[in-house]
Amino acid sequence: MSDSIQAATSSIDVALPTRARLADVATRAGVSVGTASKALSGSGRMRPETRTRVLQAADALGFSPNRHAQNLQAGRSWTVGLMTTDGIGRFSTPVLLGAEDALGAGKISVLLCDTRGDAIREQHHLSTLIERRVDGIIVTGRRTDARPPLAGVGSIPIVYAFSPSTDPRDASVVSDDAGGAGLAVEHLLGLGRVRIAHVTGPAHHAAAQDRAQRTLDLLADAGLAPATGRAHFGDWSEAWGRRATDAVLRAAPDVDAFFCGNDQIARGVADALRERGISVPDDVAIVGYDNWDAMALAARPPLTTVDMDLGEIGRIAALRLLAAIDAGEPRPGVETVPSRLIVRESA
Amino acid sequence: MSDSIQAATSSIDVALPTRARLADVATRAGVSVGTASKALSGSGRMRPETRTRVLQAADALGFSPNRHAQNLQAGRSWTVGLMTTDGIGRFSTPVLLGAEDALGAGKISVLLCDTRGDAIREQHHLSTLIERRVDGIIVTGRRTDARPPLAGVGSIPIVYAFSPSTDPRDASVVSDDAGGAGLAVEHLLGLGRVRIAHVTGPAHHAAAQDRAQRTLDLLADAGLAPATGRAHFGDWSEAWGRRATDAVLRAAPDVDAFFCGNDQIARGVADALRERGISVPDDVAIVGYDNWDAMALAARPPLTTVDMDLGEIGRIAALRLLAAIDAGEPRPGVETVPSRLIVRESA
DNA sequence: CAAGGCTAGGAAAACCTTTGCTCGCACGAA
DNA sequence: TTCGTGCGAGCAAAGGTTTTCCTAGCCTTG
Repeated sequence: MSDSIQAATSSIDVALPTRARLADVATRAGVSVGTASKALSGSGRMRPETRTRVLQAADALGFSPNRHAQNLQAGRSWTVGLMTTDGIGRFSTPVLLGAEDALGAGKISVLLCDTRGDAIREQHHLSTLIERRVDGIIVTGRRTDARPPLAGVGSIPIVYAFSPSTDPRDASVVSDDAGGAGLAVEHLLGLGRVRIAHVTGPAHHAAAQDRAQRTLDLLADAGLAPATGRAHFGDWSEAWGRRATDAVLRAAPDVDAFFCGNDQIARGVADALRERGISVPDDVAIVGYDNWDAMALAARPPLTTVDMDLGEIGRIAALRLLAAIDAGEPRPGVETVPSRLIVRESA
Repeated sequence: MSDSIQAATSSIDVALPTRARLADVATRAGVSVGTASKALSGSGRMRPETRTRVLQAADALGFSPNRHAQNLQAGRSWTVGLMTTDGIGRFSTPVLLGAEDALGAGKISVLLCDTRGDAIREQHHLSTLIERRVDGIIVTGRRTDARPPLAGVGSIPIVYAFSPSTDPRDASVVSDDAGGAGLAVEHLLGLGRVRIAHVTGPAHHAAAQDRAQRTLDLLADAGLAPATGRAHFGDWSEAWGRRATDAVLRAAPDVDAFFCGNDQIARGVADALRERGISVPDDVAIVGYDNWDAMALAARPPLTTVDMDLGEIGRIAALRLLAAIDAGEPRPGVETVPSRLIVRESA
């Protein structure tokens, strides 16, 4: 019955009301369904003539295989979940993009899940991903601080990107914050700066903590102390950068460089210095962090800054996930992605 | 054979090597597969006791239905594609989020496709989405300029968000650029400003064009001309805002307000004015556009600006898509989302 | 007491593709 | 001529769920 309708519509070659199935292709090519499948997938052996006949039939019908059927039969979805815990912020976006890029190349599609930092939403998305039988999950967030691992995922491989898991047995890909700070400090030292101030974000942020620690260590290694004797913790804003500049200039009028925890702070510092008639970089050099174009390029002068290469973090996370999917289990451990120093005019 | 393994493992109640199927649940509850399905879905009629027995069995086994099987049988995927043409930019991100939010509420998952503005990549993603039998597609981009419609999607409903389709028979949801400009101009007029300058982006951007047009129209309606006699087109940068400020002050020293095409330009204007000792908003008021937090809040003073409510655009696009999916065909036409004026200190 | 209706639950088809196995045929060698 | 080999192609099962149709049993009503 449905066959006769099928035959009728295809014989008059009209836009099919229903999408062409493999069976339609097979019929048109005069072969069995199994043979058609093998012809299209390139597996199995058959006369070249048969194969081309099937290919032509598929083409003529605009056949596109039903992935649901393929997935059901294969037991996998060729899909990974991308969970972001904070909307899609300034940090997670490049990570997502890098991951999407690497995965797309591998015939894998990306299911986007935004939890908005809400545990309920996270659990909801998680069960959705499980029902959909995703091949794996990439988890990313807004902060470099470690986050509790996803619970109840069974044996689905997971890779944490940017925000590592608190469980060291999980697979995480993170930025080398200490290394990034190292690049900045070495650069300033190489420029001959010796009175270096460090102004950064909240002390309870791992990013601020890690970068400050390495900064102080490296200065100590060079036989120096920070210009004001300590690191200045505040928030990640321009306003804090401006306020901190006042404090630093008061405590250490001979300061000759600022290394800032992000580009917003750095921009605040640059503004404050300019308004006091202090020349950047002649009198005081500035290095920022994040290489956030809208900030770093618009600052006067444009900022020398540290780029965490977030896209690369996403790409590597995706590659590790792909490997884990093939292997069955993720290789545990934290992998660190080096940062790059982008030199512009401020230092 | 596999049955006996199944029975053995479940009888000793050990973590199953394979995920529980509906058949396992049915066995455990002592009912048939069909009944188990009905019990779980809430359809069909049965004794409450039977239903709870099935529910308990499902729970005990940690059963989660195989969506591939469900989708295959239902012929749909409960998935929509989100195509963005420009990475995930500052504009498309809120749109994506809004859409994801609205869709997630409706049990629909989101497949993320980033074309990076590349037609080949777009075509590739498109065929992937078709194979996966997505229920619909939302297309978004970085600019408000219309874009050519997606070709070859068959009967899959599509809604264009933020960047409308050039084909008016498609369904598009866009920001009311003219209305946004209206809010800004009315606000300035209400403040008693009469010498208003308009500084905006490239003349070949629809956003710049639309906003400038409405600005000039409204000023004319009020019996006014723009302070410099014309709109100033440039680029979307702070540097342009600073340069334009010089030009405007030269041509119209009595200017008492700037309406800027985006917050970056507005911030450039604010900086330039402050550096000349001109007080904002006492001497000159400023209104920006976009309500980009990092810019609008960091400017001195914080910017009064127009918020396009991008999340709402995404949400409405998602709702229209949902309606189109249910109805079979999208209701064609362009829908316009009103903007809001965010009043801060600059005007 | 009998007949009809209602309900709980089961059987099986359908959704579409993949893949291992089998069958048949043709050709070559003994 | 017969047997073996190999290749081309088809058959059928499997993958897991939903849904329609049916059956069997019970209750109600005449």
